[in-house]
Amino acid sequence: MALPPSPQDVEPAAPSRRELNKAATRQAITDSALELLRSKGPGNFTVEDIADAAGISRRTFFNYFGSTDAALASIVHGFLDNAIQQLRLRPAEEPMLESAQAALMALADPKAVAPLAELFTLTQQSPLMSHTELEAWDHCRTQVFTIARERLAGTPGEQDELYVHALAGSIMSCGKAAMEVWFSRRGPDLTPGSLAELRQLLIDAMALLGAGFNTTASPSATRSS
Amino acid sequence: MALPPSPQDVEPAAPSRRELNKAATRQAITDSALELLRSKGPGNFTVEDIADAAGISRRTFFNYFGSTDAALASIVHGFLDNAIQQLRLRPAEEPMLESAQAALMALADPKAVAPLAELFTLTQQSPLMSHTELEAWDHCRTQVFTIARERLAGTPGEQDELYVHALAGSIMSCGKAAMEVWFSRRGPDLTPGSLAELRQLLIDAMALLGAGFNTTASPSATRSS
DNA sequence: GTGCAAACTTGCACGTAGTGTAACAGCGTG
DNA sequence: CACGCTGTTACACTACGTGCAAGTTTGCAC
Repeated sequence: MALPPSPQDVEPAAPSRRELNKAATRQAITDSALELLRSKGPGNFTVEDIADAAGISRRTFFNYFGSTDAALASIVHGFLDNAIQQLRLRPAEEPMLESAQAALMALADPKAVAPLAELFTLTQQSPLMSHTELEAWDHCRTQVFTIARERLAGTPGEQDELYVHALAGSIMSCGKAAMEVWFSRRGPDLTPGSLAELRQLLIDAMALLGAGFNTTASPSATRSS
Repeated sequence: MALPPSPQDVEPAAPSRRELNKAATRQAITDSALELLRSKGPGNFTVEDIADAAGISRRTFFNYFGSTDAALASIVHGFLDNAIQQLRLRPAEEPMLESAQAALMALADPKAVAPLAELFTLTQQSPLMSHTELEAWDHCRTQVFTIARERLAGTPGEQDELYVHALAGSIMSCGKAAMEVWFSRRGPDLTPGSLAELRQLLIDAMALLGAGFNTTASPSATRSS
């Protein structure tokens, strides 16, 4: 491997050297994969290319990821895991839609969306969204489902599975819709104005969902930058 | 191939011999794939197995499908294409949610859901939903998006992309949620009572969406079989 | 029917994906 | 330092997916 001692850290909660090495290798893989995506374009490089660029063997790559797609999708996973984390620390009494909106708002900052935005712009011309990317969103959906089920466990109405499944799926769809619209409008633009528009889109998307898509009475803000 | 003249047909709209042969081969592939899924379980058979069972060469298999997954996902594709077809022949003035509900109701009959139900029961224990299956749902989502956009093209409110994207995604999520709940409750049960429950679930799911998931005022029917 | 062109199937070869295995190197601890 | 544990590496092997150059079937005109 190409990673000597490397004395400087940020996380005070991961002391073990092994943990650090693994994290560093993981990062090196995704970095190399993203770099190759930039330089050669989607589908024009192999696992061996990534392994070479990351300074590891082909076999080791597969100890971390199951495919090139998976390595790139880890960016999406990282973003969505972050969102789940934000969602978990919302108060349980808060309505789900508001929690979701708040959690997403917290992620509308450059540091969080930058990798995602670049990945999207680099892969959007190719066959839509890659397999593994869709899987990442679906995985997040199941997590939202779990959170929603925990929250509604003891509520009066005895909410059934349908409610929770449909709610979780719709929240994901609306969040995804907001990001897609934002990407299609702004591309890789990360200026404050652009991010403000993203936040507004997220608010609007959740509002649409909460209103059952009955916009006949609310022709309000849809663009705000 | 294992398909001589084969004099009997059903479709009077596909005259060409080539078309018939291709359709028959395609069907033979999916049949063989499903049969192998039944007998050997997911992931325990190869493309060559399918090709042998279908009486074609491995190379020809790849002329029809890109992977074993894709061959099996064609079942999902078939179902969803059918749904899109139903959706398209709804009046354009009808609200989208009602159209979606009506289109889905039309598919709650044994002949349409049987293959889907079997596929679900055979693959649900393995890693959730396969890549290609998710892709099929996403492909359907883009079609719903297109239909919704066409409908709302000239409406007063000047609906923007966000509305259409979020709506299409939410409709798909709720339809999928209804089917998932149904499968988890009933498994491969295709009795009239079970199908009635599916229909009720679809109605309920669309109602939830139309009400913005505000069920505080409507503790109405969620199970009806 | 005969001949021809287009469409389809097939076998072959090749590069890549992904996995099992066993030897090897780095880390943590006594 | 030496030992056990964890992670890396090389190697071998099966299966995937595709380009290519045959061979075969179908549609069509004569």
